[in-house]
Amino acid sequence: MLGAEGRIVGDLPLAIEGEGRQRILAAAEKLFSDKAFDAVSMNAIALQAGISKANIYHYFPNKDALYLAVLRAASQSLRKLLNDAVDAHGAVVDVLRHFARCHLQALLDRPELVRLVWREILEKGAPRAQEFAEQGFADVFSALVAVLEAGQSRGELRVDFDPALVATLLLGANVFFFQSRDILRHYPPITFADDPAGYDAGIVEILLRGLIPESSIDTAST
Amino acid sequence: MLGAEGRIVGDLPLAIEGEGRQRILAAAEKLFSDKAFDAVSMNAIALQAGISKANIYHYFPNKDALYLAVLRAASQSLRKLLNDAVDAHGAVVDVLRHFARCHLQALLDRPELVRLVWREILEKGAPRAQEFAEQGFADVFSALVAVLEAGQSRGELRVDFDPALVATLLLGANVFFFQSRDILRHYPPITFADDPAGYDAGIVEILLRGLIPESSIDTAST
DNA sequence: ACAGTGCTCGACCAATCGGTCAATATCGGA
DNA sequence: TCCGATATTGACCGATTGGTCGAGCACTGT
Repeated sequence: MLGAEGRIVGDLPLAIEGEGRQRILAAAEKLFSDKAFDAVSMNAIALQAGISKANIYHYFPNKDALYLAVLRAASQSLRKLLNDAVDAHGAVVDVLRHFARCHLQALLDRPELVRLVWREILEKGAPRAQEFAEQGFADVFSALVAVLEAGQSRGELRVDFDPALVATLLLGANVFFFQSRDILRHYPPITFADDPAGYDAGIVEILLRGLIPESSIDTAST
Repeated sequence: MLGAEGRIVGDLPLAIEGEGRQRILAAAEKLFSDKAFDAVSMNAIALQAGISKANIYHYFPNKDALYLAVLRAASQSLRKLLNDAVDAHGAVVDVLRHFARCHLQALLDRPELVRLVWREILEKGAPRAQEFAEQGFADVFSALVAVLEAGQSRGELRVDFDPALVATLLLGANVFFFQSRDILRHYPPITFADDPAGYDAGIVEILLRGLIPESSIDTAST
């Protein structure tokens, strides 16, 4: 069945793993993460995988199924990766610092996965599988909300804000940093484009202590 | 030349404006905002515009040029729209509140433009015209940074944070909200998915006053 | 050595792609 | 009314698309 290993297939000495199916999935993941669905041809995938186009159809019934498989795998990997960023040890403020740092690092470590999944969220024309993308979302989100609620009930955080709103703010800061990094980089007054850790440290610090000096609190008009 | 107006061209009674070129641009904008470049065929654009495919090539030399024209127009419209969100009247905190609200509303009012431009930023495979996208970025960014710096020098805001970082945080919060709205909506604990004004009000309030109660400031360990 | 089974491939298919072209329709100015 | 210029079109092009097919290849169990 699928047990054969160690054979030399293409011209690359890579050939270990699940051979065949995995090879195709890897090639497709690479290409689909750079270009959109219609911009990637089955021929290109076959070429990248070092096999024939017809061979792909032995493992996948059609292009959509292959794309779906890639998306499912990427979504699962990303989900696991991001969930590991949350661990509820120590003070809430430290947990937040740790989470922000690890979460952003996870995004930056596997940009292909993030782009792949995120494109699926943004593309309104062909909703292929938002479910995959959304489930990872809910995981991290609820974990983060739980942390914030714990902080509130323990008195470490204010109680007059919506935890879900803060979670959105924090996740958004990281995702936005990830997406806009290239633009931020060559924009002069920005110094943190290549320092994700510093970015998150600053973000969390602002979130915790606020922008207004502690002395004047009720000066704002509305 | 281009002066002819009021004629009935297709089967739709729309026919006013610059006729022809504008008609094509509008059709292309609509389609390109939903689906990616390769997913939109010239045939589909012609169909949407109610003209023949060959006619498009009378106004645009090729598909890339058409896409570029659409992108340029969308980028300029969006740029103008977003710049209007910043006006430096009144106290800094009020300016921030006003900006956040107007900025997000602008995004939500013209989602096609945002998706069009933002996709161009995200797609790493074919950098067609990041310049267009980036210039609008720089505008809003620098304006926002200026506001924050003014607030700092006037003593209305802390001086120990990076204005560019806060600007990123605020813009990121809005963009993230725009992008993830559909997901946020059907996620139970979130109540602000359909209340952008409330979302921004909450965001700004948190940014200004921080998450930590004013009583305890230096309890965090590091 | 044989048969069975999955794996792999080149050749091929209809459909669609972006793009061209020559012919026609429609116009404003003389 | 005629003319030159612009608008608009259907028919057509080669190339590429996703997908199929049948014939070989490589392997395992007997």
